[in-house]
Amino acid sequence: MKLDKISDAVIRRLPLYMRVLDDIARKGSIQLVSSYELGDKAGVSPALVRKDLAWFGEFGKQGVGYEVDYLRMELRRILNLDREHKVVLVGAGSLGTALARYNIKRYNTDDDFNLNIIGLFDNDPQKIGKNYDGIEIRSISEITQFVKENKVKMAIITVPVESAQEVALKLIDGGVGAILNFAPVKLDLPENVHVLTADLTLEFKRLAYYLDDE
Amino acid sequence: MKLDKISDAVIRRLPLYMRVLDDIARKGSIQLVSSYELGDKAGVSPALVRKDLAWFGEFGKQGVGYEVDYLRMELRRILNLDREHKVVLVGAGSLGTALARYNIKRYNTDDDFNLNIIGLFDNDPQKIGKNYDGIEIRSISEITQFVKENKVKMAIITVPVESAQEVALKLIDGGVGAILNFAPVKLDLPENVHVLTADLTLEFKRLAYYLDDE
DNA sequence: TAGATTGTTAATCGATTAACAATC
DNA sequence: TAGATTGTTAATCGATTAACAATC
Repeated sequence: MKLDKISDAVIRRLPLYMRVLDDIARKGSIQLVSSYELGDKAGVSPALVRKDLAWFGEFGKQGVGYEVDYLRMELRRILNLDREHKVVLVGAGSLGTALARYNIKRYNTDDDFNLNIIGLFDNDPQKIGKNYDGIEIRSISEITQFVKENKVKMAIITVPVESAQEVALKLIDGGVGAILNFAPVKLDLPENVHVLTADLTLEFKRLAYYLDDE
Repeated sequence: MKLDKISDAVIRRLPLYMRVLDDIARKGSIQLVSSYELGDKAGVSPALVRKDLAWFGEFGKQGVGYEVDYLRMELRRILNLDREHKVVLVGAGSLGTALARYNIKRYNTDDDFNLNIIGLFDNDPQKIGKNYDGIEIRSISEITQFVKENKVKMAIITVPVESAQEVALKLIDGGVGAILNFAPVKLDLPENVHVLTADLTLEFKRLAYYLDDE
């Protein structure tokens, strides 16, 4: 199905559509949704909704709209959410552990996305060997092997800036293909690795721009 | 200076340039940087670097490049980073407190950005009145007044999905103009309010897409 | 059937890149 | 001066929107 390379802009919107569909499904009753309603709730124009979906197939019925449950299932499949994703988290500081607890656990209660943190890593000898919510904290030196053995493809980095690049290389060495990086540094990695920067400093600086004339 | 409306795409890159300039400045020695080097380190083409900067003035010298310290100062001014920004954080759960501690405090050690969390808010009676890192946790019912009195313009929301919209409206009522929202929901707010969604579920779902053929 | 809405093509809009005269 | 690099204009590229025939 992925014959043409589909642009990042399109992929970025698919989870947005999923969120809207999930909301509708949760509310029950409504089984059909038009590109107008879907677009409105996702903050996207109806034409763009249709165009985005059309990249992957014909999911709607002319004159009728899209069947909510069917479209959800198709999007789940397209985004690979219909299988488990094993994740390791590197940097068991307060942010890392908060993410491990608050976010990930939470996501799994929605059973629409099976994200599973199977490893925690840190360099602090005081933390290594300890348990966190049932997951053992391991030394960063073991990452590559662990990731390789467990076929982990996703990782979250919450280590300090200085070690982020090094950690990323170890992860990739073990086969990781997607990284969510919280360290405020641009990681220099091979093109086939997908890095997503969650650098909150950048976001705040950007927001500050818009506050001038108030 | 903000005569033309400058596009979001441009603004998004400015903090990236700042980060590179900060790095260079920290390393000392080098006082000049070309659009080639700056672009390379920021992951942007040289032509685009020059075009972005040209929106705001003529900061470079032909045949020479840009003076690092001068450009930093100009960008700081453009992004309004040359003054204090008061922030409130709503939702004193593990993610909220981790952000308060790990991120924000940390940013302020770089003295290039004066982000100051002056208020924490939660609805849990057990938490209200307690101190966190010297900041009192207050009831969400007091937000609007607090924000108004202290002229707070920025806020971080880490409350559960159900209350995010309501909290956002209270903040705006008090004069907040920029919100960093961690709740996985699209906030429906006036156009003049700048909302930045840090919905990690969306990001993970997006990343999952790229993991299929491995 | 009549009304509604899809999927898709063509038109538009905006952002990035290429190119180069100006000039340090 | 000769070499380098800016600021800027024109060309290109890509993404979004408008429009509409197809059809449920």
